[in-house]
Amino acid sequence: MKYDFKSIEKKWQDRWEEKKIFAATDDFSRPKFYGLIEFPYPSGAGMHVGHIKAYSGLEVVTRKRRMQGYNVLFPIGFDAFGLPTENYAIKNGVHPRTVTDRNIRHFTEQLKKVGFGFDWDRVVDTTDENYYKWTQWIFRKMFDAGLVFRDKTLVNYCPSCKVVLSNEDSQGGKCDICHSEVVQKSKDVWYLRITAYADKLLEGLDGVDYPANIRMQQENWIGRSYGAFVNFSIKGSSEKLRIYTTRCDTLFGVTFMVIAPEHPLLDTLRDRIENKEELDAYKAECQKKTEFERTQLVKDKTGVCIRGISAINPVNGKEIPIYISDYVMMGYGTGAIMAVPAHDERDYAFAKKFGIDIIEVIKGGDISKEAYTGDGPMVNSGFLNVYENKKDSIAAMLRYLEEKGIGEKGVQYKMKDWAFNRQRYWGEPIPIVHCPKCGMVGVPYEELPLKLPQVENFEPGEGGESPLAKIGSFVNCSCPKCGGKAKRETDTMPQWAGSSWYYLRYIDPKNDKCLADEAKLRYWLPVDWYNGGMEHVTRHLIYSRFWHKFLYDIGVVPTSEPYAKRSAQGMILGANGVKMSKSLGNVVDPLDVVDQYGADTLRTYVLFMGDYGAAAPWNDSSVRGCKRFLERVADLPEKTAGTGETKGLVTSFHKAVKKVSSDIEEMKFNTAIAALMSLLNEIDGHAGITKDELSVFLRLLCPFAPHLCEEIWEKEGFGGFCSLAPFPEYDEAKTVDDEIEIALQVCGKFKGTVKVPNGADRETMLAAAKADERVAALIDGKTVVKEIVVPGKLVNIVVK
RNA sequence: GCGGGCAUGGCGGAAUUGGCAGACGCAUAAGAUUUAGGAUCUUACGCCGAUGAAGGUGUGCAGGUUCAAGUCCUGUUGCCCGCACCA
Repeated sequence: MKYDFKSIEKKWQDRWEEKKIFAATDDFSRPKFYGLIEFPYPSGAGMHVGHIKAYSGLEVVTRKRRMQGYNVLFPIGFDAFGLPTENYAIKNGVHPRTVTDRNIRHFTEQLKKVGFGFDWDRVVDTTDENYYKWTQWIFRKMFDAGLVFRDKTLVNYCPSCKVVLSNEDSQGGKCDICHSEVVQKSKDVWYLRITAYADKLLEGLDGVDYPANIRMQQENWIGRSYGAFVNFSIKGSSEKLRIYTTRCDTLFGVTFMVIAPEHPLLDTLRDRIENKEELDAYKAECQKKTEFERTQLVKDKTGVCIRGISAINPVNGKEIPIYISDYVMMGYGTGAIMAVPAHDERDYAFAKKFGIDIIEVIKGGDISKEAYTGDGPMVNSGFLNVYENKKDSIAAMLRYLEEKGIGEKGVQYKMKDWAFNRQRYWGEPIPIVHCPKCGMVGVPYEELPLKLPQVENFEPGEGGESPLAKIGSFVNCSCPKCGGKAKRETDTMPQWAGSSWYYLRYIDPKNDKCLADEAKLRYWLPVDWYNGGMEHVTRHLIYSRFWHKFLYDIGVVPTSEPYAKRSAQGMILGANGVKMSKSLGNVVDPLDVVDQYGADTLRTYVLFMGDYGAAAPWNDSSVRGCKRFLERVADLPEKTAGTGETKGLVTSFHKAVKKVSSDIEEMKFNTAIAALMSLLNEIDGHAGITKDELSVFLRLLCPFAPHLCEEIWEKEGFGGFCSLAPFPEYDEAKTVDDEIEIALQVCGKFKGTVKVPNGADRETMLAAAKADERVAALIDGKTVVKEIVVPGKLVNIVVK
């Protein structure tokens, strides 16, 4: 058959769409499978080959499930709010709505050309009013639950994008959107209290099937630590200096305290401080430093001693100096630490530099050389001296602190509350009203969606306020509570809002009564398998788990976790082995590949190129190799005759069915395709195959190259859609040959192979081995020390 | 610094979990076919063995366990990713 992929692909894409064969039904009696891929941000650049790989994995899994009779939900949508669209709109003088609609159309067209089996009736668009109505609804529920608050603190601010960023969005001190340097700025912003869910987010990981590295990254990001809070008195003052420590057992070794440059103590005790100017200068210097500079100077500690005040060690009454230094962060713990130079590397470096005493309280190291951070018996520690290890002495100290009322057990998290706002136009308006009398009041549920007003100018204000602030008709409103004059909040929600719950909307995308029908949620949840990128592990994946857990707590969703299983695809690199980028000119446009080789070749190639989870470079020649394979498949009907099984190919087929089935489940698509190639090679070595075997072959290949398989399926008159035909099953008994080849070894060295009947016993195998002339020659005249026989595998004869 | 991962031909990568290393594909070479280019087909293809065979050797490096190690253990080097002064 001539492989005219262009007309074949168009024909089947049209038929699938016409017959809606990929539409999920709400027939709750059938077993369901919900496969989810991370919906794209519809950028103007269109699809990237990375999208193809990201979707092809679950595309194959869901196609297999569909053929296995599951009611499959494999939806697609668009995460369309965000800065790139808005910036494009500003630059080109077009409304972001127009840009978004155009981009979504473009993406849709492209996705359809690849032949993905998405359910196109359930498309969601996060910028649609009927969608963001429910994003705002969830926000309102969180507001009611006390999970939304405003706080004036130091925030991550991107001067280029002119927005406040969350911690997750400024990892490594770089803006996640434009990659420029983030600065710290004091600003009054919205937060979602994600830390209230820190324990639940950690514990929920036990009940889900996530790869170990993803789990670990989330655990580290949440960063729970157990320790103690201790209150130090300030000499001659009623003020206390509260610190957090994980090593309260070393309290007797404290020789100084350090507070962050932004610590409030500097203000409250300002009158008593003798060197205000020096401290102010240091503080100003710290604020000038970028995140990058601060991390570069890890070894070289700086700081200033606060003169005029000192602290009292609550366990021994010793007077100790207080320093300010930027190695203590205001954002973690209490922004103040007790320093134990003998047993902490940072404190040690600081003490050495400033000539502070170093008192050993744990035996085991040499503190004249370096800090000892290991375990050991206590010394110089009063009542703790009787304890031999950390565990016991911490427990004893905690008891002491609580008895004396000078401290208590505590937990800390590295994760911070989610700075939830953008001072920009193209996002969900935050449904809050500021009333001079009532304070912050939520927009009533029945008034949702709170629509984005039409504006002429999307430019953010220089002072970092949202363009919405300039729209009087939007800002000025009446208070929903008292009816008096009030002003609307003008910040919008960040990029991650809409994507935090989109998988729920797919379940019931047109519902106008609630975010999704309860019975449907019960049937479809949780998502059975979610595939996406590693870059979302500490962003979207953690945010959406948080929202889901909240919705679970208020009874909206029936499961405590959204995703039962998570996997991640590896990146496709440029042909030169580095990340694809426009500036390097190594970008591959997937639609060019579709044009030149066809969608089936593209789909097969992205899965064949290597381990699905690993990065691999693009290779044009290998793409042609996949095309060649499909061309040979197209010729298969010419070699087909009769029915039943072909002698000599029976086990090959059963083995292939087994291999392809299990490989798909393990996302080992490369070896699944290799198995089909091998099978085809074997078929070509034979005179031909039967129609029954062709049917098996097509159904195995169909999830990978569905257009070609449908075409042959139809031509051969198998009836119906290949995509809906039952996935082949294998007979375990037929996956083994009657006669098997075993390895022969002498003294562990491979000498050759010999054929024995399958299931041959030890004696038969040994006899066969000894009958082999190479083996016979080598053992002749020697003493046999040992004979090892592994059934079905090998015979090893050890001689002396 | 901490945490996780990886290391196999010229290249991408396989290896039933301790049992014939290099499946499958690419590239390359020779031959066939073709007016030519391309396409296709056949054969070869880890390295050493000056050629062929016999043989030897081989999974970053050094040891070890075992009849048998890419796989397990100890040490070591290099690379990648994540977090990073987290008290």
